[in-house]
Amino acid sequence: MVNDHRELRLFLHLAQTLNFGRTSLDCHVSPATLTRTVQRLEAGLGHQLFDRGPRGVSLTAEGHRFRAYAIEALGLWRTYREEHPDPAELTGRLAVFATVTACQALLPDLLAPFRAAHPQVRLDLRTGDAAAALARLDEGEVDAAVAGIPARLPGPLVSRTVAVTELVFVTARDRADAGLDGPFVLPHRGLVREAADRWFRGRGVTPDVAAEPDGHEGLLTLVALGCGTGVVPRLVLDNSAVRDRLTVLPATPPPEPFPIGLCVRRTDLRRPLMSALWSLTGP
Amino acid sequence: MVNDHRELRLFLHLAQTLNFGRTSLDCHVSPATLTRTVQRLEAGLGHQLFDRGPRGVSLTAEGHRFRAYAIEALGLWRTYREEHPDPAELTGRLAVFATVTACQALLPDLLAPFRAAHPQVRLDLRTGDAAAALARLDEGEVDAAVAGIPARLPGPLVSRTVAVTELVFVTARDRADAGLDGPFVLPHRGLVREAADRWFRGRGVTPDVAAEPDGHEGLLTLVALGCGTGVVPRLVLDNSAVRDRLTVLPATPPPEPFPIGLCVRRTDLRRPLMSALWSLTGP
DNA sequence: CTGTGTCTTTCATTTCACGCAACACCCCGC
DNA sequence: GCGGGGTGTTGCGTGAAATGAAAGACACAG
Repeated sequence: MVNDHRELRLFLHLAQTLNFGRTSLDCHVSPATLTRTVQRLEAGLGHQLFDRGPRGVSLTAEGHRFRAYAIEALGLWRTYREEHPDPAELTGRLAVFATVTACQALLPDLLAPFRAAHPQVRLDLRTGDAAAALARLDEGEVDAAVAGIPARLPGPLVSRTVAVTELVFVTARDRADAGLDGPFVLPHRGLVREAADRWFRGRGVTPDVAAEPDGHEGLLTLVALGCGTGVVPRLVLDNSAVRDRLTVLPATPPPEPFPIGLCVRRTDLRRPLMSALWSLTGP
Repeated sequence: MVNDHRELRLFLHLAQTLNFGRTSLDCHVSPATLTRTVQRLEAGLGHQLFDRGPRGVSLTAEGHRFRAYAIEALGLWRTYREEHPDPAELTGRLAVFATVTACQALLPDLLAPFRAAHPQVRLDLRTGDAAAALARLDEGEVDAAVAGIPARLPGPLVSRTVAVTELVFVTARDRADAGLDGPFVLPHRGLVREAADRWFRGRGVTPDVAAEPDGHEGLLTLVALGCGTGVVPRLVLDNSAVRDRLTVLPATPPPEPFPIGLCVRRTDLRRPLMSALWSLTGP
């Protein structure tokens, strides 16, 4: 039932973009799947739908006719569904994991459209260490996570960047003259630590690490106490309760920007609720 | 694509018969599949479509509305397909196996509607021993077989009875007074032999077997030569070249009727051509 | 309480769709 | 000519989904 309409949707999107890669990205399917979906359609119909030229893709005559059919069929379906919606699609429960900072700084704006569209959905918000986000997601404890996303995700997860913040060096206001030599307070592990390590390595120095706390918030507390210079995403600094006692140290080159993403299990994108979350938090 | 329409077709058929068993038989799916297809539909829509009472099944209000949608959607699809038929569905090649007798007596009438509907399809007709029919089918040498069908088919095959003939005892006209005691000419193996054996066992006698030829036609020749009393489907007798020299001996109780079926591989029923053959040879 | 006609569930099997990765192809700039 | 980025496609292993056979639940009749 629904499956068939997914094929039609893919076809229609492709008929508009005339670009396999683009449709593949927009519709969250691998290029292979898209190719074979179209091949299945063409085989089932017994007609070529697209001309694949080296200059790109174009609709064949049959493709145009089938497009008309697909639009009509999908419209019929949409009409039916509007009049007889699935009551289950508008309710349910969604568990979202976010770091404390993401909670404060990003979630309100990020989730507002979804919240407005589906007010009956109960949102469970879990917070914790950024490093735990993906594990919680993978284990099925939560349905979505907002956190720094590593370049290589575990297989079954997909993510989309929802914000980019820079990494900044920060120290206690009364130690601002210490510069970038003094002892450092670095996260024990995680993406920020890796970025910091890369930055030091790029300058050919080995930092003097004075402390390695677990979370960004705790890190800032140590920095405010004068334990050393810290590295955090600016977003964390801006939302810190101790930001008045801290100051940013300019660094050249500046550390790499730090992307924060919304991450979900790929298979969940088929669930209507998750699909809605994904598209309503998108661009 | 096509899959979805199969679901709609099943639903519409069931909405008309209001009987799972009947629809299951007519549409060549197991009851389990039908049940779950409907369950899938209902789950996908989020609405009950049928009320299952002990007294039978009835459409719910949602069921009626969905039925209207299904009819419309299927009509849209049929219209599209009529205007843009799959050229591959009308051509191709079909290998049919049949016993000599089935060829002569049944195939013309059986295949006429199919032939009329798909004149471009090339029909390859293979003949041979009835016992070989299922083997040829299973090995993929032929696409369909017309022959006596055992009660238990090999897993991947399905059959439908297309004719029923009685088994008759037959002897040479000039030995008609020999009765049912004389020596017998029985097929060496196969369904007729099994039925004959059961008949003898039911009467508690052990037949005096004078010959065990391989095919029914050869058997009749031996009988005509006076070698003994034979057992054959009446259909074979009626189409025999030597029938003028033979006579039927009444037997009580008469041997069990002998069903002749059209048999195909189950998976082939999805191929449009085979599906057409199946439905056009049906009731 | 067995038999009969329903529809559903359990289970093992097969089939199918998917993503990943490798591939083929083309065009472009040097 | 020859890498390099950008197309779309194919080989392959895996995991989910659909299937049929058979057993099960349930109501009802004799």
